[in-house]
Order: sequence, then structure tokens, then C-alpha cells
Amino acid sequence: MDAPALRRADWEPQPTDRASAPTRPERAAEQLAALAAAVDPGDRLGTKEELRARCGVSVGTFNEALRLVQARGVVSVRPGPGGGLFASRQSPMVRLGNSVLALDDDAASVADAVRLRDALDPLLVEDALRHASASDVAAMRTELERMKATTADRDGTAFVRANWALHARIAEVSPNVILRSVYTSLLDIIESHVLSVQPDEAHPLPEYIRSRYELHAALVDAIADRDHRRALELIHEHNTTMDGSATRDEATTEELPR
Amino acid sequence: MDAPALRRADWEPQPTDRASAPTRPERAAEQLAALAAAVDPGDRLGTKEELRARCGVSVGTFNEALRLVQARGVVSVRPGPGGGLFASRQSPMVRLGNSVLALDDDAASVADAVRLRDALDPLLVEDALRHASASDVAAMRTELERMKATTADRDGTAFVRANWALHARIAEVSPNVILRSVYTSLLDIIESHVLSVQPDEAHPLPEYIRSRYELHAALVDAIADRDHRRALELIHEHNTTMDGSATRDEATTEELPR
DNA sequence: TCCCCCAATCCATCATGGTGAATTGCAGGA
DNA sequence: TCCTGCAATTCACCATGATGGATTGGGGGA
Repeated sequence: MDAPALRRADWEPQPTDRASAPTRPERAAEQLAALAAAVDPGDRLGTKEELRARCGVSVGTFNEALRLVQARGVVSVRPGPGGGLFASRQSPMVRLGNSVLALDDDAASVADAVRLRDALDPLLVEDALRHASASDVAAMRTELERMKATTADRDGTAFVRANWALHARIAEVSPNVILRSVYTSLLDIIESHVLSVQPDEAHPLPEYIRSRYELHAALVDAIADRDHRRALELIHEHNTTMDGSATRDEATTEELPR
Repeated sequence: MDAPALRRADWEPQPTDRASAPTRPERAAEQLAALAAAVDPGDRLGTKEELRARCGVSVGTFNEALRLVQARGVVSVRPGPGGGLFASRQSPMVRLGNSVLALDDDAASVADAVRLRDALDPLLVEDALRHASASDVAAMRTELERMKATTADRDGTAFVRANWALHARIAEVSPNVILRSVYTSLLDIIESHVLSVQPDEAHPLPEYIRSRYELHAALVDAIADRDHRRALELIHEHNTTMDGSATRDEATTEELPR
């Protein structure tokens, strides 16, 4: 009835070639997640042994699956009589994280990320105006210096990277953890997709760099002076004058299949 | 030299009571993550057996740890001679997901989430204007009907939930996967923190509900008519007239100083 | 009656040993 | 020379059996 699976043929009855071959622990984890999703949070799903048998995997494999769903906050485990696996309500923050994790990397274009980032910039500036300390402003000025240093060598890529570093530093000031986290990750996404900055006939590189630099310098000044109106005006200009169009995308061509 | 650890005392040398007791697989996973972070992406870390010995855990435990770091995209495993664990570059999208996952749930106040959501609303409306199909608009109108239904029973909570459902439906239209994902999760976060809607002397409930309903109805009309200016005007009004202040927070005990 | 302690249950690890598949490098043949 | 095929390496699972800790409920003593 419950003969052990000693040979591989006994426990690999699905040679159905699926994409990227989900491993057995992953499949078991999905089963568990489905089980947990089918009941109310807090409900008992059964003992490890029962569920392991239902998933049809060995102890070790089941433990791996368990670890995965636990990390996702889908189930919790309790010892003792009446113990076992329980569906647990996963916090919305975990859902956010997982929904982002589930995102297909290439499905999300850089342009999408840039658009989001631009929408968040004013919030960051607002927070900077309200919360930037003297040392924060000093750090921003340091980043500005770095930007200025790159203006000399006409290296558009170095310039935008320095620019992003400044933005990241500004973001650090915000007390809003969600905003900070999302924003810096967006910068990260954007940065990882950009290979080089290409000049544009309408905006020759040196001129573009100079104007961007001055805009950011003025922005930091406005933050230092707590000049709300000027700062918001500048960030609006920042996001309406072209910026993203001067960058070139890399990742849409998925080379390097390894 | 390498005596097996048959008794628990042999392999639990750290009775240091730490907060919430990270399990051994979790600790091993952290070690692996640290190892992977210390080298360049693509570098070899060693065979499973070598690393297992270094982590000082058993095979099963190490497999669990491995599964965790693999799920996080930190390492990859390859079979064959010269195989083993390799540090893998984790995509920025994964970093975003993980950084959100690392967020402390109560550290992030609802007000923070509301602020983010408000900043994203205009983007959603923009996308809706550009991409909403007839059936999308129809679905929005259905949600509007539901909102209207709740206006009758003076139930503020039901009203805002219906309101969020409408927003979620609008968000569905956007082709921007990151935006959609982040926005709906933000709604989720907000919704999960709100217990009830409290009237406010300046805005008695029925009046508040009626005005909000009409604003949203007008917004959907503007989307249906592709009236950009009107829609953006409405969403601006939407986010400047009070909204969040009429909701009562549950989870953040430390009252948001705004 | 109330409290404490014990037994039962269940999880978290451990150890050992086995089969099959993927990968690699080299050695030998066409 | 180039291709083919074998052997070695390493992973992915499997089974079995053991120890110790956490939790729970009930039974016995104060």
C-alpha cells in the first residue's frame, strides 16, 4: 500500500518536461500554499507527517518545502499534541514583497520604473525639506561634488550614476520606510538596465550634463534653505525636462543564456 | 577530529537566547548569503559538502538553508565536476522584493502607504485614460454602483472598501506591471490597517460619502471620455481634499505625526 | 479545589547509506 | 583533427532510525 520509493522510477512518475523544471520541494511548497490558501488563517492543516504523505515526498524534501512556505509566511508550525501546520495570515507587507518577487523581470520595462520613480521624487523632496539635517545636506553636497567631477570627462554614464547616488542620498532622509525602500530599489532597477548614456541631437551631452548638474545643485540649495516652493518647482522641472530618453536600455535583449 | 554530533548538546553549542530564535537552517542561510555577498557574482563558493561542513550543520538542514538562499536568488547550484554553489547576481527586481519583505510591518505606518498611494494615483489615471477599454470602463461603472449601494447605509467602512475596489479596478488597466503590483499591494496594506471610518466634525459622514462618490463618478466619466485634463484635475482634487484623515488606524500605535 | 508534574505528541535536528541524473574532461577511434 | 564515449564528480532525491525540546492535557497530591 505504501511501498517505499527506493528507485528513482518510483518517485519520479512525471517526466513531463516542464519549463525550468520546478524541483520537488518547490512543487510541494506550492501544494502547501494551495492548501493554506483554501482554508481560513489559523486553521490547522495537519501534522507534518500527514502532509508529507499527501505531497508524496520524503522527509528531507518536505522540510525544504516547509522552509519555503514558512519563509513566505504562508504557514506556521507548532509542536506538541494538536500541533502541526497552520495556515497563517500573511501580512500585507509580505504580500507586497512576494508580488514584486513574482514580477517577471523583463516584463517590467525600465521606462515603467522611471515613471514610478519620477512620481515618487516629489515625495522624497518633500521629506528632505522637512527632515534633512545639516549633515544630510552636507552629504548631498558631497554627492554634488562627485557629479561635478564627472562633468569634466564628458562621461554621460558616470554622470547619471553620480546623479542617482545623489537621489539615493536624498531618499535616505525620508522617514517613510516603504518609500525609501521602493525608491532605492527602483533606482537600482533603472541603474542595472542602463548601459550607457547616448547623446541626443536636441541635447548635446555637455550641455545636457551641465543643465542637469545645475538643476540638482539648485535643488540641494533649496533643500538646505527649506525653500519648499522652489524645491518643488525644481523637481517638477527635473521630471518634465527629458532625462530618461538620454539613457539606453540593455536588458530587453536577453543575451548571455549562460 | 570530526566526531559526529549524535546528541543535541553536541550540535547546539549556542544556548544564547536570541530574539525569536532563528532556526539553524536560517542561520546557515545567512552564512551562505554572507559568503555569496563577499565575492563577485558568478564566483564559485565550493561544493555543497564543503560548505555544509563550514556551516556545521547536517545534510538535511543544509539543504533547507540552500533552498532558502536559492529562493532569494542569492546562489545557484550546478552539478558535475567543478560544480557546487555559485554566487549569482540577483536581479534588481528580486532585490526590491526582498527589501520590501525585510520591512518591519509596524515600522511602516499607514500614513506612509497612503502618501505613496496618492503619489501613484495620477499615474494610474493617466494609464487608464490611455488604455481603458470599453469593458474596463464598464467594470469601473460596476464598482461605482457598488459604491453607490453603500452610500445608502451610511456605512463609512463599507464605502471606503468599495472605493478601494474601484481604485484597484482602475489599476488593473495599467500596462505597467510594477506600478500595478505596488499600487494594489499598497491598497492592501492600507485596507488591512483600517478598522473603521470615523466621522469628522468638519465632514459629516453622509456628506463626505456623497462628495467622494460624486468625485469618483466624475473621474470614471472623464476616463470614459478620454478627457485628460478633467481626469487629472479630479485626481488632484481627490488627493488634496481629505481622505486619509477620515480613516482610523489600528496598527500603528505611535500616532503618525505627518 | 487547585496546582504541579508527568506522559504523550509532535517538531527539529542529527547520522548513514543508497539510486539516478547532469555535467565535465579526457582518452581513444574515425 | 575532430568527434565519440566512458569515468569521475556532484547534485537531487530517496529510506531509516535516533535524540532532544516544546507543548498539551490529565492525574495525583496539597
